[in-house]
Amino acid sequence: MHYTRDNMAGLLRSHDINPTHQRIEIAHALFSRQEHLSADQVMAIVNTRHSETSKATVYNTLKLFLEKGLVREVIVDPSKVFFDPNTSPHHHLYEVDSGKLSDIDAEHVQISGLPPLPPGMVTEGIDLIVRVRRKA
Amino acid sequence: MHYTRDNMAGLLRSHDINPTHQRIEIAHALFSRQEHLSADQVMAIVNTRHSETSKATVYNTLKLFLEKGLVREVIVDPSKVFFDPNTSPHHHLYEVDSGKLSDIDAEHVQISGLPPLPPGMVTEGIDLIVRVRRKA
DNA sequence: ACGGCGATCTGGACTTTGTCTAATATCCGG
DNA sequence: CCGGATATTAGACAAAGTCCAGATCGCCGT
Ligand SMILES: [Mn+2]
Ligand SMILES: [Mn+2]
Ligand SMILES: [Zn+2]
Ligand SMILES: [Zn+2]
Repeated sequence: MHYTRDNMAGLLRSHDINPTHQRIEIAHALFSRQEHLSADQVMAIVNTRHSETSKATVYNTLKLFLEKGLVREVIVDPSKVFFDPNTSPHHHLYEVDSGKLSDIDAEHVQISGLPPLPPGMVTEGIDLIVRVRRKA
Repeated sequence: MHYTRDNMAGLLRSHDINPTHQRIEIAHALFSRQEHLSADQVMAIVNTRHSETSKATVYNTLKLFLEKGLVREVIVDPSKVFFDPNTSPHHHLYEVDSGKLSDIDAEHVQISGLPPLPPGMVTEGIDLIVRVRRKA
């Protein structure tokens, strides 16, 4: 499957998001690359040729995508949030030195023995992050 | 075991940290409470009576504690880092609404099926965060 | 006690990430 | 084409964290 700008409108609509020029560009940045991007990186990508999209719109749009379940947030670096076009359940491998973030398929990973949740609470998600660094 | 200011000097020394007035106060804030605190919270606690410790020192000291393995960092909220006096392997439960962060003993939790690490890499840590919220 | 000196602490400027607002522009149904 | 709702924008603002040059501290030898 190939993510073109043309598919983006449909993808957005299917998530109840009104497709606009800026939203299509931002979705395209994330989905065509299938990478974890920070708001800053999205901004840079979208504005490579000539300035097209403001900072406010980049942040507004990413938050909207998040609310609508189109992307997921990955909190792994204290200095910035990553946005993840992969919303299927999966985990992350974080290379501390380089800042590289990659996916770990959840299919074969088993987590067991977690204690019961506090009453009246529901799980919103389980984040598993394997932090690695270059061997000394 | 009770953490008094008097114990702190020994604890610091045992981690190769020169105990100073400010470092003792900051360590005491964390260890006497046994809670996850942000830099801001540490600052507030240490300066309750009268201003004693500067922002720069709070940040420098927490970073020093981190390097020396006296505390651990928990990255769970995009807007601030928490410092954790509990350095034994354990996981975290994060209540998204309230921001409350609590420990999950690692003893009974089993994680299996993780893929092999990329060559030349070693695991620095595995962070498991259970994100929960109040039932609708 | 005194002077010296490395280690530590400090105020405040600065940077980065993210939020907010009020004005403008765009879109769309009638 | 009009009018209202929706979306975008510049730029001011806020919060967390970093940095630096100068002041201070605590200890040692005299
Ligand atoms: Mn364009
Ligand atoms: Mn004091
Ligand atoms: Zn991912
Ligand atoms: Zn903890």
